[in-house]
Amino acid sequence: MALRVYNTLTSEKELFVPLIPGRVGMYVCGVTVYDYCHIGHARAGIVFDIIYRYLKYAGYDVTYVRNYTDIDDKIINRANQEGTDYRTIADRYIEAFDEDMASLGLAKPTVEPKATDHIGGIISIIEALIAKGHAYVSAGDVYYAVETFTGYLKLSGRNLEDMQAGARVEVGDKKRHPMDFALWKGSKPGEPWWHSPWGNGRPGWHIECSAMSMEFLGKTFDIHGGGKDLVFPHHENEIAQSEGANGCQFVRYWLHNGFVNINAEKMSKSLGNFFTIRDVLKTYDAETLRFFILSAHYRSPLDFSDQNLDEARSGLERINSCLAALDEIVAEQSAPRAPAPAGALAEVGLELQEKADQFLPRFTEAMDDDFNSALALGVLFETVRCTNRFIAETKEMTQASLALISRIRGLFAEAGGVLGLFSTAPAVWLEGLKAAKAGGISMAPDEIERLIVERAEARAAKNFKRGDEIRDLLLENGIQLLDSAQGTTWNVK
RNA sequence: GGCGCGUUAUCCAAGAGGCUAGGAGCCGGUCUGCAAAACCGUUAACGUCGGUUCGAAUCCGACACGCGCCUCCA
Repeated sequence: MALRVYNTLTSEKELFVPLIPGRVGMYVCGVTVYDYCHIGHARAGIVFDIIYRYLKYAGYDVTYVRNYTDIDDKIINRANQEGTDYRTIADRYIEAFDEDMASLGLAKPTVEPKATDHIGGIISIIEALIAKGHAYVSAGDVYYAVETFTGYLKLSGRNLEDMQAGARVEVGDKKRHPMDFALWKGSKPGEPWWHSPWGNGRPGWHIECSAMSMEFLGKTFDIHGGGKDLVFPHHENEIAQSEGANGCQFVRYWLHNGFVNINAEKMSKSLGNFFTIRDVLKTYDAETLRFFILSAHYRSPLDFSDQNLDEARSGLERINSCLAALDEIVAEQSAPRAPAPAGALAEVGLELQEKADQFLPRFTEAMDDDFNSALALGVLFETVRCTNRFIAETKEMTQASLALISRIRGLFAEAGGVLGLFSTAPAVWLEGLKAAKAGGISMAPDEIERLIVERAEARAAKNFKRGDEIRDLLLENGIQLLDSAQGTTWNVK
Protein backbone atom coordinates (compact mmCIF):
# COMPACT_ATOMS: atom_id res chain seq x y z
CA MET A 1 0.00 0.00 0.00
CA ALA A 2 1.55 3.26 -1.07
CA LEU A 3 -0.53 6.37 -0.62
CA ARG A 4 0.09 9.18 -3.05
CA VAL A 5 -1.39 12.63 -2.51
CA TYR A 6 -1.57 15.73 -4.65
CA ASN A 7 0.42 18.44 -2.92
CA THR A 8 -0.58 22.00 -3.83
CA LEU A 9 2.88 23.15 -2.80
CA THR A 10 4.58 21.16 -5.55
CA SER A 11 1.60 20.77 -7.92
CA GLU A 12 2.35 17.06 -8.07
CA LYS A 13 1.16 13.79 -6.69
CA GLU A 14 3.73 12.68 -4.17
CA LEU A 15 4.33 9.57 -2.16
CA PHE A 16 2.93 10.24 1.29
CA VAL A 17 5.61 9.81 3.96
CA PRO A 18 4.64 11.08 7.39
CA LEU A 19 7.12 12.92 9.57
CA ILE A 20 6.92 10.24 12.24
CA PRO A 21 6.36 6.71 10.92
CA GLY A 22 2.88 5.45 11.67
CA ARG A 23 1.57 8.83 12.80
CA VAL A 24 -0.14 11.64 10.95
CA GLY A 25 -0.84 15.19 12.05
CA MET A 26 -3.61 16.83 10.03
CA TYR A 27 -5.06 20.31 10.32
CA VAL A 28 -8.11 21.41 8.35
CA CYS A 29 -9.54 24.90 8.33
CA GLY A 30 -13.02 24.86 9.74
CA VAL A 31 -15.56 27.61 9.37
CA THR A 32 -16.15 31.11 10.60
CA VAL A 33 -19.20 30.66 12.76
CA TYR A 34 -21.55 33.46 11.77
CA ASP A 35 -24.22 31.66 9.74
CA TYR A 36 -25.52 28.23 8.74
CA CYS A 37 -23.24 26.08 6.61
CA HIS A 38 -23.94 25.44 2.96
CA ILE A 39 -23.19 22.53 0.67
CA GLY A 40 -19.72 23.83 -0.05
CA HIS A 41 -18.88 23.43 3.62
CA ALA A 42 -20.45 19.99 3.51
CA ARG A 43 -18.11 19.00 0.71
CA ALA A 44 -15.02 20.15 2.57
CA GLY A 45 -16.23 18.35 5.67
CA ILE A 46 -16.95 15.12 3.86
CA VAL A 47 -13.78 15.17 1.78
CA PHE A 48 -11.53 15.50 4.80
CA ASP A 49 -13.70 13.07 6.69
CA ILE A 50 -12.92 10.31 4.22
CA ILE A 51 -9.27 11.34 4.13
CA TYR A 52 -9.23 11.06 7.93
CA ARG A 53 -11.04 7.72 7.81
CA TYR A 54 -8.80 6.35 5.12
CA LEU A 55 -5.60 7.36 6.91
CA LYS A 56 -6.84 5.55 10.00
CA TYR A 57 -7.89 2.57 7.89
CA ALA A 58 -4.38 2.52 6.42
CA GLY A 59 -3.10 2.04 9.95
CA TYR A 60 -1.97 5.53 10.88
CA ASP A 61 -2.46 7.03 14.29
CA VAL A 62 -4.06 10.29 13.16
CA THR A 63 -4.39 13.51 15.10
CA TYR A 64 -7.02 15.51 13.24
CA VAL A 65 -7.50 19.15 14.20
CA ARG A 66 -10.33 21.25 12.81
CA ASN A 67 -10.83 24.72 14.20
CA TYR A 68 -13.70 27.09 14.75
CA THR A 69 -13.01 30.70 13.84
CA ASP A 70 -15.08 32.29 16.57
CA ILE A 71 -13.81 35.85 16.38
CA ASP A 72 -13.96 37.77 13.13
CA ASP A 73 -15.45 40.88 11.49
CA LYS A 74 -18.41 38.93 10.18
CA ILE A 75 -19.29 37.58 13.58
CA ILE A 76 -19.06 41.05 15.07
CA ASN A 77 -21.20 42.51 12.27
CA ARG A 78 -23.82 39.89 12.78
CA ALA A 79 -23.84 40.51 16.51
CA ASN A 80 -24.30 44.24 15.91
CA GLN A 81 -27.18 43.57 13.52
CA GLU A 82 -28.93 41.46 16.10
CA GLY A 83 -28.03 43.72 18.99
CA THR A 84 -26.17 40.99 20.81
CA ASP A 85 -22.55 40.11 21.53
CA TYR A 86 -20.13 38.13 19.41
CA ARG A 87 -20.08 35.20 21.83
CA THR A 88 -23.79 34.59 21.46
CA ILE A 89 -23.48 34.48 17.68
CA ALA A 90 -20.39 32.28 17.74
CA ASP A 91 -21.87 29.79 20.19
CA ARG A 92 -25.13 29.59 18.27
CA TYR A 93 -23.41 28.75 14.99
CA ILE A 94 -20.88 26.42 16.59
CA GLU A 95 -23.84 24.42 17.80
CA ALA A 96 -25.46 24.57 14.36
CA PHE A 97 -22.19 23.49 12.75
CA ASP A 98 -21.89 20.53 15.11
CA GLU A 99 -25.46 19.50 14.35
CA ASP A 100 -24.89 19.74 10.60
CA MET A 101 -21.66 17.75 10.66
CA ALA A 102 -23.25 15.12 12.87
CA SER A 103 -26.23 14.78 10.56
CA LEU A 104 -23.79 14.37 7.66
CA GLY A 105 -22.22 11.49 9.55
CA LEU A 106 -18.79 13.05 9.96
CA ALA A 107 -16.37 11.45 12.37
CA LYS A 108 -15.38 13.82 15.16
CA PRO A 109 -11.90 15.30 14.78
CA THR A 110 -9.42 14.61 17.54
CA VAL A 111 -9.50 18.25 18.60
CA GLU A 112 -11.80 21.13 17.66
CA PRO A 113 -10.17 24.22 19.08
CA LYS A 114 -11.61 27.72 19.10
CA ALA A 115 -9.52 30.71 18.17
CA THR A 116 -10.51 32.63 21.28
CA ASP A 117 -9.09 29.87 23.50
CA HIS A 118 -5.65 30.41 21.98
CA ILE A 119 -5.04 34.12 22.33
CA GLY A 120 -1.91 33.42 24.40
CA GLY A 121 -0.38 31.28 21.69
CA ILE A 122 -1.33 33.86 19.07
CA ILE A 123 0.43 36.62 21.00
CA SER A 124 3.56 34.47 21.42
CA ILE A 125 3.86 33.95 17.68
CA ILE A 126 3.34 37.63 16.95
CA GLU A 127 6.04 38.50 19.48
CA ALA A 128 8.42 36.07 17.81
CA LEU A 129 7.64 37.57 14.41
CA ILE A 130 8.30 41.08 15.67
CA ALA A 131 11.55 39.96 17.28
CA LYS A 132 12.69 38.44 14.01
CA GLY A 133 11.79 41.51 12.00
CA HIS A 134 8.89 39.88 10.13
CA ALA A 135 6.24 42.04 11.76
CA TYR A 136 5.85 45.62 12.88
CA VAL A 137 3.54 47.59 15.12
CA SER A 138 1.57 50.40 13.52
CA ALA A 139 -0.90 52.53 15.45
CA GLY A 140 -2.21 49.75 17.67
CA ASP A 141 -2.21 47.14 14.89
CA VAL A 142 0.47 44.61 14.10
CA TYR A 143 1.22 43.74 10.47
CA TYR A 144 3.23 41.07 8.78
CA ALA A 145 5.85 42.52 6.45
CA VAL A 146 5.48 40.18 3.50
CA GLU A 147 8.64 41.39 1.78
CA THR A 148 10.72 40.02 4.67
CA PHE A 149 9.64 36.45 3.98
CA THR A 150 11.37 35.07 0.93
CA GLY A 151 9.02 32.13 0.54
CA TYR A 152 5.94 34.31 0.35
CA LEU A 153 3.45 33.14 -2.34
CA LYS A 154 5.27 29.85 -2.88
CA LEU A 155 2.06 27.91 -2.31
CA SER A 156 -0.03 29.80 -4.86
CA GLY A 157 2.85 30.26 -7.31
CA ARG A 158 2.56 34.00 -7.77
CA ASN A 159 4.77 37.00 -7.20
CA LEU A 160 4.13 40.27 -5.43
CA GLU A 161 4.47 42.46 -8.52
CA ASP A 162 1.79 40.56 -10.44
CA MET A 163 -0.48 40.56 -7.45
CA GLN A 164 -0.33 44.34 -7.28
CA ALA A 165 -0.97 44.63 -10.99
CA GLY A 166 -4.35 43.16 -10.17
CA ALA A 167 -4.97 46.58 -8.62
CA ARG A 168 -7.64 45.47 -6.23
CA VAL A 169 -5.34 45.77 -3.27
CA GLU A 170 -6.18 48.62 -0.96
CA VAL A 171 -3.27 50.67 0.21
CA GLY A 172 -3.82 51.14 3.91
CA ASP A 173 -1.90 54.05 5.35
CA LYS A 174 -0.95 51.94 8.34
CA LYS A 175 0.84 49.39 6.15
CA ARG A 176 4.35 49.62 4.79
CA HIS A 177 3.52 47.41 1.83
CA PRO A 178 0.03 47.06 0.39
CA MET A 179 0.20 43.25 0.67
CA ASP A 180 1.08 43.29 4.36
CA PHE A 181 -1.66 41.70 6.42
CA ALA A 182 -2.91 42.18 9.98
CA LEU A 183 -1.74 39.86 12.75
CA TRP A 184 -3.38 41.88 15.48
CA LYS A 185 -6.07 44.53 15.18
CA GLY A 186 -6.51 47.24 17.76
CA SER A 187 -10.11 47.12 18.93
CA LYS A 188 -12.56 49.83 18.01
CA PRO A 189 -15.12 50.97 20.57
CA GLY A 190 -17.76 48.34 21.23
CA GLU A 191 -15.72 45.48 19.79
CA PRO A 192 -14.52 42.49 21.78
CA TRP A 193 -10.88 42.70 22.84
CA TRP A 194 -8.07 40.93 24.62
CA HIS A 195 -5.02 42.38 26.36
CA SER A 196 -1.81 42.36 24.38
CA PRO A 197 1.60 44.02 24.45
CA TRP A 198 0.28 46.32 21.70
CA GLY A 199 -2.85 47.37 23.48
CA ASN A 200 -6.31 45.90 23.58
CA GLY A 201 -7.35 44.19 20.42
CA ARG A 202 -8.12 40.96 18.65
CA PRO A 203 -6.26 38.59 16.36
CA GLY A 204 -6.26 38.86 12.58
CA TRP A 205 -7.81 36.01 10.68
CA HIS A 206 -4.74 34.01 9.65
CA ILE A 207 -2.75 33.90 12.85
CA GLU A 208 -5.14 31.64 14.76
CA CYS A 209 -4.44 28.68 12.49
CA SER A 210 -0.70 29.05 12.96
CA ALA A 211 -1.20 29.13 16.73
CA MET A 212 -3.62 26.23 17.00
CA SER A 213 -1.81 23.93 14.60
CA MET A 214 1.45 24.48 16.47
CA GLU A 215 -0.24 23.88 19.78
CA PHE A 216 -1.65 20.50 18.81
CA LEU A 217 0.60 19.28 16.01
CA GLY A 218 3.96 20.99 16.51
CA LYS A 219 6.00 23.33 14.36
CA THR A 220 6.08 20.94 11.43
CA PHE A 221 3.28 18.56 10.59
CA ASP A 222 2.06 16.39 7.76
CA ILE A 223 -1.21 17.51 6.21
CA HIS A 224 -2.98 20.82 6.03
CA GLY A 225 -6.30 20.95 4.23
CA GLY A 226 -9.04 23.31 3.24
CA GLY A 227 -10.98 24.60 0.28
CA LYS A 228 -9.16 25.77 -2.83
CA ASP A 229 -10.16 29.34 -2.10
CA LEU A 230 -8.02 29.33 1.03
CA VAL A 231 -4.76 28.87 -0.86
CA PHE A 232 -4.45 32.62 -1.13
CA PRO A 233 -4.35 34.51 1.10
CA HIS A 234 -5.10 32.35 4.11
CA HIS A 235 -2.72 29.44 3.70
CA GLU A 236 -0.03 31.57 2.14
CA ASN A 237 -0.16 33.80 5.20
CA GLU A 238 -0.12 30.84 7.57
CA ILE A 239 3.11 29.69 5.96
CA ALA A 240 4.63 33.16 6.31
CA GLN A 241 3.64 33.30 9.98
CA SER A 242 4.64 29.81 11.04
CA GLU A 243 7.83 29.50 9.04
CA GLY A 244 8.76 33.10 9.83
CA ALA A 245 8.35 32.52 13.56
CA ASN A 246 9.72 28.98 13.80
CA GLY A 247 12.37 28.97 11.11
CA CYS A 248 11.40 25.51 9.88
CA GLN A 249 9.01 23.93 7.40
CA PHE A 250 5.39 24.36 8.41
CA VAL A 251 3.42 21.78 6.41
CA ARG A 252 4.64 18.90 4.30
CA TYR A 253 1.50 18.22 2.24
CA TRP A 254 -1.11 20.81 1.32
CA LEU A 255 -4.46 19.36 0.22
CA HIS A 256 -7.26 21.46 -1.23
CA ASN A 257 -10.75 20.42 -2.18
CA GLY A 258 -12.62 21.79 -5.21
CA PHE A 259 -15.79 23.83 -5.06
CA VAL A 260 -19.41 22.98 -5.29
CA ASN A 261 -20.86 24.80 -8.28
CA ILE A 262 -24.32 25.89 -9.25
CA ASN A 263 -24.67 26.03 -13.02
CA ALA A 264 -20.89 25.88 -13.33
CA GLU A 265 -20.42 28.81 -10.99
CA LYS A 266 -18.95 28.67 -7.53
CA MET A 267 -21.48 28.39 -4.74
CA SER A 268 -20.89 31.26 -2.36
CA LYS A 269 -22.49 33.58 0.08
CA SER A 270 -21.63 36.63 -1.99
CA LEU A 271 -23.24 35.25 -5.15
CA GLY A 272 -26.28 34.20 -3.14
CA ASN A 273 -26.48 30.89 -4.99
CA PHE A 274 -26.07 28.61 -2.02
CA PHE A 275 -28.13 25.93 -0.33
CA THR A 276 -27.71 25.26 3.35
CA ILE A 277 -26.96 21.77 4.55
CA ARG A 278 -30.11 21.63 6.63
CA ASP A 279 -32.29 22.64 3.68
CA VAL A 280 -30.82 20.04 1.37
CA LEU A 281 -31.18 17.34 4.01
CA LYS A 282 -34.93 17.96 3.98
CA THR A 283 -35.03 16.58 0.45
CA TYR A 284 -32.05 14.27 0.26
CA ASP A 285 -30.70 12.05 3.00
CA ALA A 286 -27.17 12.40 4.27
CA GLU A 287 -25.86 9.25 2.59
CA THR A 288 -27.15 10.39 -0.79
CA LEU A 289 -25.39 13.70 -0.36
CA ARG A 290 -22.19 11.96 0.70
CA PHE A 291 -22.46 9.52 -2.19
CA PHE A 292 -22.92 12.44 -4.58
CA ILE A 293 -19.82 14.16 -3.23
CA LEU A 294 -17.81 10.94 -3.37
CA SER A 295 -18.84 10.34 -6.96
CA ALA A 296 -16.38 12.97 -8.18
CA HIS A 297 -12.73 13.37 -7.29
CA TYR A 298 -12.25 15.75 -4.37
CA ARG A 299 -10.18 18.24 -6.35
CA SER A 300 -12.65 18.54 -9.25
CA PRO A 301 -15.48 21.02 -9.35
CA LEU A 302 -18.83 19.44 -8.60
CA ASP A 303 -22.06 20.73 -10.04
CA PHE A 304 -24.91 20.69 -7.56
CA SER A 305 -28.34 20.09 -9.10
CA ASP A 306 -31.45 18.07 -8.43
CA GLN A 307 -30.73 15.92 -11.43
CA ASN A 308 -27.27 15.05 -10.17
CA LEU A 309 -28.55 14.36 -6.67
CA ASP A 310 -31.29 12.15 -8.10
CA GLU A 311 -28.72 10.19 -10.06
CA ALA A 312 -26.61 9.77 -6.96
CA ARG A 313 -29.65 8.51 -5.11
CA SER A 314 -30.42 6.00 -7.86
CA GLY A 315 -26.87 4.74 -7.72
CA LEU A 316 -26.92 4.39 -3.96
CA GLU A 317 -30.28 2.69 -4.18
CA ARG A 318 -28.77 0.11 -6.50
CA ILE A 319 -26.03 -0.72 -4.03
CA ASN A 320 -28.34 -0.71 -1.04
CA SER A 321 -30.84 -2.98 -2.80
CA CYS A 322 -28.08 -5.47 -3.36
CA LEU A 323 -26.90 -5.24 0.23
CA ALA A 324 -30.45 -5.62 1.51
CA ALA A 325 -30.76 -8.80 -0.53
CA LEU A 326 -27.53 -10.09 0.98
CA ASP A 327 -28.73 -9.25 4.47
CA GLU A 328 -31.93 -11.14 3.82
CA ILE A 329 -30.08 -14.25 2.72
CA VAL A 330 -27.81 -14.06 5.74
CA ALA A 331 -30.79 -13.57 8.07
CA GLU A 332 -32.62 -16.57 6.63
CA GLN A 333 -29.58 -18.67 7.23
CA SER A 334 -29.21 -17.61 10.83
CA ALA A 335 -32.13 -19.91 11.71
CA PRO A 336 -31.86 -22.70 9.18
CA ARG A 337 -34.26 -25.58 9.27
CA ALA A 338 -31.73 -27.83 7.67
CA PRO A 339 -28.03 -27.27 7.15
CA ALA A 340 -27.17 -25.94 3.73
CA PRO A 341 -25.91 -28.60 1.36
CA ALA A 342 -22.29 -28.87 0.45
CA GLY A 343 -21.15 -28.38 -3.10
CA ALA A 344 -18.71 -26.46 -5.20
CA LEU A 345 -19.39 -22.98 -6.53
CA ALA A 346 -20.75 -22.71 -10.04
CA GLU A 347 -19.06 -20.57 -12.66
CA VAL A 348 -20.76 -17.33 -11.63
CA GLY A 349 -19.76 -18.11 -8.06
CA LEU A 350 -16.14 -18.49 -9.04
CA GLU A 351 -16.35 -15.18 -10.82
CA LEU A 352 -17.79 -13.53 -7.74
CA GLN A 353 -15.12 -15.13 -5.63
CA GLU A 354 -12.54 -13.51 -7.84
CA LYS A 355 -14.31 -10.16 -7.45
CA ALA A 356 -14.15 -10.67 -3.70
CA ASP A 357 -10.44 -11.44 -3.88
CA GLN A 358 -9.81 -8.29 -5.89
CA PHE A 359 -12.14 -6.08 -3.91
CA LEU A 360 -9.87 -4.68 -1.23
CA PRO A 361 -6.75 -4.50 -3.39
CA ARG A 362 -8.64 -2.51 -6.00
CA PHE A 363 -10.40 -0.39 -3.43
CA THR A 364 -7.20 0.55 -1.64
CA GLU A 365 -5.43 1.10 -4.92
CA ALA A 366 -8.08 3.65 -5.85
CA MET A 367 -7.97 5.37 -2.48
CA ASP A 368 -4.18 5.29 -2.44
CA ASP A 369 -4.24 7.27 -5.65
CA ASP A 370 -4.96 10.64 -4.06
CA PHE A 371 -8.21 9.42 -2.50
CA ASN A 372 -9.90 8.56 -5.79
CA SER A 373 -13.32 7.87 -4.33
CA ALA A 374 -15.05 7.89 -7.71
CA LEU A 375 -12.87 5.03 -8.88
CA ALA A 376 -13.44 3.26 -5.57
CA LEU A 377 -17.19 3.47 -6.09
CA GLY A 378 -16.70 1.88 -9.49
CA VAL A 379 -15.24 -1.15 -7.73
CA LEU A 380 -18.33 -1.35 -5.53
CA PHE A 381 -20.66 -1.18 -8.52
CA GLU A 382 -18.84 -3.89 -10.40
CA THR A 383 -19.09 -6.10 -7.37
CA VAL A 384 -22.79 -5.31 -7.04
CA ARG A 385 -23.46 -6.38 -10.61
CA CYS A 386 -21.63 -9.63 -10.16
CA THR A 387 -23.36 -10.27 -6.84
CA ASN A 388 -26.81 -9.66 -8.34
CA ARG A 389 -26.07 -12.12 -11.08
CA PHE A 390 -24.85 -14.64 -8.56
CA ILE A 391 -28.04 -14.32 -6.52
CA ALA A 392 -30.24 -14.54 -9.61
CA GLU A 393 -28.49 -17.58 -11.01
CA THR A 394 -28.00 -19.52 -7.80
CA LYS A 395 -30.92 -21.90 -7.38
CA GLU A 396 -29.79 -23.53 -4.18
CA MET A 397 -27.61 -21.88 -1.55
CA THR A 398 -24.80 -24.19 -0.63
CA GLN A 399 -22.47 -23.70 2.29
CA ALA A 400 -19.86 -22.34 -0.08
CA SER A 401 -22.21 -19.81 -1.64
CA LEU A 402 -23.45 -18.65 1.75
CA ALA A 403 -19.90 -18.16 2.93
CA LEU A 404 -19.22 -16.14 -0.20
CA ILE A 405 -22.28 -13.99 0.41
CA SER A 406 -21.32 -13.11 3.93
CA ARG A 407 -17.83 -12.39 2.75
CA ILE A 408 -19.12 -9.96 0.13
CA ARG A 409 -21.36 -8.32 2.70
CA GLY A 410 -18.39 -7.90 5.00
CA LEU A 411 -16.32 -6.30 2.26
CA PHE A 412 -19.02 -3.71 1.63
CA ALA A 413 -19.19 -2.98 5.33
CA GLU A 414 -15.44 -2.48 5.41
CA ALA A 415 -15.42 -0.14 2.40
CA GLY A 416 -18.50 1.60 3.77
CA GLY A 417 -16.66 2.29 6.98
CA VAL A 418 -13.95 4.11 5.08
CA LEU A 419 -16.34 6.04 2.86
CA GLY A 420 -18.86 6.74 5.59
CA LEU A 421 -21.58 4.87 3.71
CA PHE A 422 -24.03 2.10 4.66
CA SER A 423 -24.05 3.10 8.29
CA THR A 424 -27.82 2.87 8.05
CA ALA A 425 -28.92 -0.74 7.47
CA PRO A 426 -29.69 -1.01 3.74
CA ALA A 427 -33.25 -2.23 4.28
CA VAL A 428 -33.89 0.69 6.63
CA TRP A 429 -32.35 3.13 4.16
CA LEU A 430 -34.59 1.83 1.38
CA GLU A 431 -37.65 2.14 3.61
CA GLY A 432 -36.65 5.68 4.46
CA LEU A 433 -36.31 6.53 0.80
CA LYS A 434 -39.76 5.19 0.11
CA ALA A 435 -41.25 7.10 3.02
CA ALA A 436 -39.55 10.31 1.95
CA LYS A 437 -41.00 10.03 -1.51
CA ALA A 438 -44.45 9.25 -0.10
CA GLY A 439 -44.49 12.72 1.47
CA GLY A 440 -45.29 14.31 -1.86
CA ILE A 441 -48.45 12.46 -2.92
CA SER A 442 -52.00 13.72 -2.83
CA MET A 443 -53.90 10.42 -2.51
CA ALA A 444 -54.75 8.98 0.90
CA PRO A 445 -53.23 5.57 1.67
CA ASP A 446 -56.70 4.17 2.47
CA GLU A 447 -57.91 5.14 -0.98
CA ILE A 448 -54.88 3.56 -2.56
CA GLU A 449 -55.42 0.33 -0.67
CA ARG A 450 -59.10 0.28 -1.66
CA LEU A 451 -58.20 0.67 -5.33
CA ILE A 452 -55.59 -2.05 -5.08
CA VAL A 453 -58.20 -4.45 -3.71
CA GLU A 454 -60.66 -3.48 -6.44
CA ARG A 455 -57.99 -4.03 -9.06
CA ALA A 456 -57.12 -7.44 -7.62
CA GLU A 457 -60.75 -8.48 -7.81
CA ALA A 458 -61.05 -7.22 -11.37
CA ARG A 459 -57.94 -9.10 -12.38
CA ALA A 460 -59.13 -12.28 -10.69
CA ALA A 461 -62.26 -11.99 -12.81
CA LYS A 462 -60.04 -11.48 -15.88
CA ASN A 463 -61.41 -7.96 -16.22
CA PHE A 464 -58.01 -6.59 -17.24
CA LYS A 465 -59.47 -3.44 -18.73
CA ARG A 466 -60.78 -2.27 -15.37
CA GLY A 467 -57.58 -3.41 -13.67
CA ASP A 468 -55.44 -1.40 -16.04
CA GLU A 469 -57.71 1.64 -15.62
CA ILE A 470 -57.06 1.59 -11.90
CA ARG A 471 -53.36 1.15 -12.47
CA ASP A 472 -53.28 4.16 -14.80
CA LEU A 473 -55.35 6.23 -12.40
CA LEU A 474 -52.89 5.56 -9.59
CA LEU A 475 -49.96 6.25 -11.86
CA GLU A 476 -51.43 9.66 -12.71
CA ASN A 477 -51.31 10.37 -8.99
CA GLY A 478 -47.69 9.32 -8.80
CA ILE A 479 -48.42 5.88 -7.37
CA GLN A 480 -46.56 3.00 -8.90
CA LEU A 481 -47.90 -0.49 -8.32
CA LEU A 482 -45.53 -3.34 -7.63
CA ASP A 483 -47.02 -6.74 -8.38
CA SER A 484 -45.32 -9.74 -6.92
CA ALA A 485 -46.11 -13.30 -6.00
CA GLN A 486 -46.92 -12.11 -2.48
CA GLY A 487 -49.46 -9.57 -3.72
CA THR A 488 -49.45 -5.92 -4.74
CA THR A 489 -47.64 -3.14 -2.94
CA TRP A 490 -47.16 0.44 -4.00
CA ASN A 491 -44.41 2.93 -4.30
CA VAL A 492 -44.15 6.61 -5.11
CA LYS A 493 -42.70 7.25 -8.51
C1' G B 1 -3.61 42.17 -16.67
C1' G B 2 -1.09 37.97 -13.65
C1' C B 3 -1.37 32.86 -12.01
C1' G B 4 -3.84 28.21 -12.21
C1' C B 5 -7.52 24.44 -13.56
C1' G B 6 -10.80 22.17 -16.89
C1' U B 7 -13.09 20.48 -21.89
C1' U B 8 -14.39 12.32 -22.08
C1' A B 9 -20.54 9.37 -25.43
C1' U B 10 -27.65 11.76 -24.02
C1' C B 11 -26.24 13.25 -18.76
C1' C B 12 -22.80 12.49 -14.39
C1' A B 13 -17.92 10.62 -14.08
C1' A B 14 -12.79 7.69 -13.66
C1' G B 15 -8.69 7.38 -16.66
C1' A B 16 -0.69 10.34 -15.92
C1' G B 17 1.30 6.30 -23.97
C1' G B 18 -0.76 0.21 -25.80
C1' C B 19 -4.85 -3.31 -21.00
C1' U B 20 -13.89 -3.61 -20.89
C1' A B 21 -13.73 2.09 -15.58
C1' G B 22 -18.38 2.92 -13.30
C1' G B 23 -23.39 5.08 -12.67
C1' A B 24 -28.05 7.23 -14.73
C1' G B 25 -30.59 6.94 -19.43
C1' C B 26 -31.77 4.61 -24.23
C1' C B 27 -32.43 -0.10 -26.45
C1' G B 28 -32.88 -5.66 -26.07
C1' G B 29 -33.95 -9.84 -22.72
C1' U B 30 -35.91 -12.52 -18.09
C1' C B 31 -40.49 -12.03 -15.28
C1' U B 32 -45.89 -10.57 -16.31
C1' G B 33 -52.62 -11.37 -18.88
C1' C B 34 -50.18 -6.72 -20.55
C1' A B 35 -47.25 -3.53 -17.78
C1' A B 36 -44.45 -1.55 -13.77
C1' A B 37 -40.61 -2.70 -10.36
C1' A B 38 -36.35 -5.75 -9.99
C1' C B 39 -32.46 -8.28 -12.34
C1' C B 40 -29.35 -9.45 -16.69
C1' G B 41 -27.21 -7.89 -21.35
C1' U B 42 -25.85 -4.06 -24.77
C1' U B 43 -24.57 0.64 -26.97
C1' A B 44 -21.43 4.89 -27.67
C1' A B 45 -16.51 9.34 -26.26
C1' C B 46 -12.23 11.67 -25.77
C1' G B 47 -13.06 20.63 -27.65
C1' U B 48 -10.27 22.23 -32.52
C1' C B 49 -5.72 22.22 -35.35
C1' G B 50 -0.78 20.70 -35.56
C1' G B 51 3.56 17.94 -33.45
C1' U B 52 6.35 13.73 -30.88
C1' U B 53 5.75 8.20 -31.16
C1' C B 54 5.36 1.88 -34.15
C1' G B 55 1.12 3.54 -31.15
C1' A B 56 -1.93 9.56 -27.93
C1' A B 57 -8.06 10.70 -24.26
C1' U B 58 -3.22 10.41 -21.90
C1' C B 59 3.09 13.87 -23.79
C1' C B 60 4.32 18.91 -26.45
C1' G B 61 2.57 23.52 -28.98
C1' A B 62 -1.22 26.82 -30.74
C1' C B 63 -6.30 28.13 -30.74
C1' A B 64 -11.44 28.14 -28.92
C1' C B 65 -14.74 27.80 -24.96
C1' G B 66 -15.71 27.39 -19.62
C1' C B 67 -14.21 28.05 -14.55
C1' G B 68 -11.31 29.57 -10.27
C1' C B 69 -7.84 32.69 -7.42
C1' C B 70 -5.70 37.66 -7.32
C1' U B 71 -11.25 40.97 -1.86
C1' C B 72 -14.35 37.64 3.04
C1' C B 73 -15.02 32.68 1.26
C1' A B 74 -14.91 25.36 2.06
